[in-house]
Amino acid sequence: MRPEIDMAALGRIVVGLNAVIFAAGEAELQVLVTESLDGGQTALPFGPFDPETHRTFEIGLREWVRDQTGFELGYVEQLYTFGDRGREAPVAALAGAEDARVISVGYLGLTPQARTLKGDEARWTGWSRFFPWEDHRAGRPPLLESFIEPALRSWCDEAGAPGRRAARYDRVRVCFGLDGAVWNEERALDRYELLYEAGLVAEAARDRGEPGLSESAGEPMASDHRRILATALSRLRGKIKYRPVVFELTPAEFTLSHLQKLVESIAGFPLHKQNFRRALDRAGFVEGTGRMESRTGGRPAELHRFTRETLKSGSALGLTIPRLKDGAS
Amino acid sequence: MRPEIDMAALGRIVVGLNAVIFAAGEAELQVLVTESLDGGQTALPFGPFDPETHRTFEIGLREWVRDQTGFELGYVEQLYTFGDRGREAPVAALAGAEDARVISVGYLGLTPQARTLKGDEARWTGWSRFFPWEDHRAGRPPLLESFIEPALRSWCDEAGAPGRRAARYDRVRVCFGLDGAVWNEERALDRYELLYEAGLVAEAARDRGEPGLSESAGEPMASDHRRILATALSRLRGKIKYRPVVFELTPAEFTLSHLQKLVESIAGFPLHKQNFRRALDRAGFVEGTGRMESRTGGRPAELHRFTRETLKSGSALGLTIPRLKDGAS
DNA sequence: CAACTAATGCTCACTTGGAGCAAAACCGCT
DNA sequence: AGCGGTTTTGCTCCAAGTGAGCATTAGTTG
Repeated sequence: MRPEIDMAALGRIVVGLNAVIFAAGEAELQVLVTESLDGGQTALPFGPFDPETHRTFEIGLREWVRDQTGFELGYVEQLYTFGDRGREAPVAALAGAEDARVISVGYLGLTPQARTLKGDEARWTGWSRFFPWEDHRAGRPPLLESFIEPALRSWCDEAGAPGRRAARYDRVRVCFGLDGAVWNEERALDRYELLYEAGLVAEAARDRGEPGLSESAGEPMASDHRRILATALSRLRGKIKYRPVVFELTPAEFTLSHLQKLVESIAGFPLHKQNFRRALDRAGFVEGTGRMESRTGGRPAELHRFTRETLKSGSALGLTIPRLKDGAS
Repeated sequence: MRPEIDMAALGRIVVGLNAVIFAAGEAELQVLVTESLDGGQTALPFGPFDPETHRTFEIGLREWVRDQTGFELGYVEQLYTFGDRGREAPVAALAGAEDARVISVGYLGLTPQARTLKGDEARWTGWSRFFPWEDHRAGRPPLLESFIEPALRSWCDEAGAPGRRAARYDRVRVCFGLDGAVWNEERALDRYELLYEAGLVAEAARDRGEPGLSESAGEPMASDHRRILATALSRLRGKIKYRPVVFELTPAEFTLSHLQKLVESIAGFPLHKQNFRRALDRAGFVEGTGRMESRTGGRPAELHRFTRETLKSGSALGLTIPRLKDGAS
């Protein structure tokens, strides 16, 4: 169990930090994107991690985000570390380190408004361009029925053995809520990976060195950035259900409708207004300031603010653990 | 936004893989531990990641676990990447790379039984030795009242400004379920980090180069391994609530009581037997094989098996998102 | 001032989650 | 064979939580 480590013999490694930074936009959640290093492709902001100067990843991340964009990050959370071979080419080449393996630590960052940016390369954009099949706010996206579902079904049929075909179909079914299964918005990452595997996103052909697809789902991104973005979206969608992170995205004061629109743009489906309010009430997350906001049409809404205090206990669901109050079994 | 990257100028980085491998034991969930490289301390299994030979982290992980222990890992999930400065010393020194920064990618691995191991350095042990305050199966551990709580309260008082004191107390309160707050088993990591900050675990004094504490909570581990283990425990506790990962730990067939004991040993508190079964029923996770197991005392129990099929939708709790069935708002 | 649009308030039926009672089935003993 | 002791199973109750929809209120717009 005690490995003989000869670290000096190990290949060279470069660590980068990738940030998925979300901000609340008008009608949709915005994500900060830039151009890829070799130009041409949309990419996530990327910064090198320098072990000499950065004591922790998070410090390094906050620093270059500040440098590059001119604003301070609020909530930050580590997402995942991506280390598959093959993801490094452009970065490594540009850095004159073709032999290095580039691994990158993905981070999720949240910030209240889509602030104006210092440079001109980075810009805010809605996430749904990259995942049009994830936005069910106006009903099931037609893209699913017109392209994705039939393509996935024939991908299932392409599998050789009947066993493999059934396995593929099963994944497709639970991921995309087909044939009675329910659409689970948190499976955004699974869905992207499935589409990649089935060759329905442009990155799949690109990574295999094949010619571009005649039709593909959503706008592609550089390297595996769309996968990182999908990871962030999945994480955020899950997280809002058991941590009050939405309030990292809201301005100090907001109407309940604003809040609801924001949650809807994250979750990707419409909510029941009254019940949404009732739930907020019960959880005690918000309190009304007396002030009102007169909007376009209709009755004015009261402005609310997040109340940090009553952050109640929290438990969760799934396997459903019927907890006992006291020590007896 | 396009950083000028001079990768060649960056400091040297070494990547390691740390595994928290859990297995179902008799009465308690077991974790695989070994001796630290410099001897003397309990440590998590560690293996170097070699970019030359390993295409992905997971492949590398599975490989050295196979090599070192002689068995194949089942379920594997990436936990977190630890990169704080200061965690590297022993490993780097041993590898003749004192100048290198060691970051390590932590993984959670699950395997059905605590199998016998090839070497003799690694061994299985119950997790609660390292986190005695986390095991509430027989009621609230006395250690909390006798040592941890009073020590934490005086740590709160030590804070200078009243504001800081209140902030500390608030963290202590929600983490440890004091004064009306509820104990949330998923906060195992928060609790460990709080204890570290408050200087109540041996690692805290060690890392600061101070003399050992007269009293400390739980057995220490090498480097930041106990933090990694806490991360794994938290993750697992959360995960069993919304993914059927418990079944990665069970043998092919099991009695419902076995399953319950297992879940209890993970969650750290007793469950209500009848309701646990009802929940399993509703979820459709298990099905009875006809066979029975005649146990020590009492009526024989039917053996069950996991049914992969009816993996129902799944949603979650927390902010409570009152989802609408259809497209209308 | 009427028509329209949202924000709010409230009710209802149904599903979950926490607890406890009771019958059933097997073990060891006398 | 009969009798506690023990553990598995089956069910019932009741309080909360969740999904939906109706009705009212308070502004804006033409």
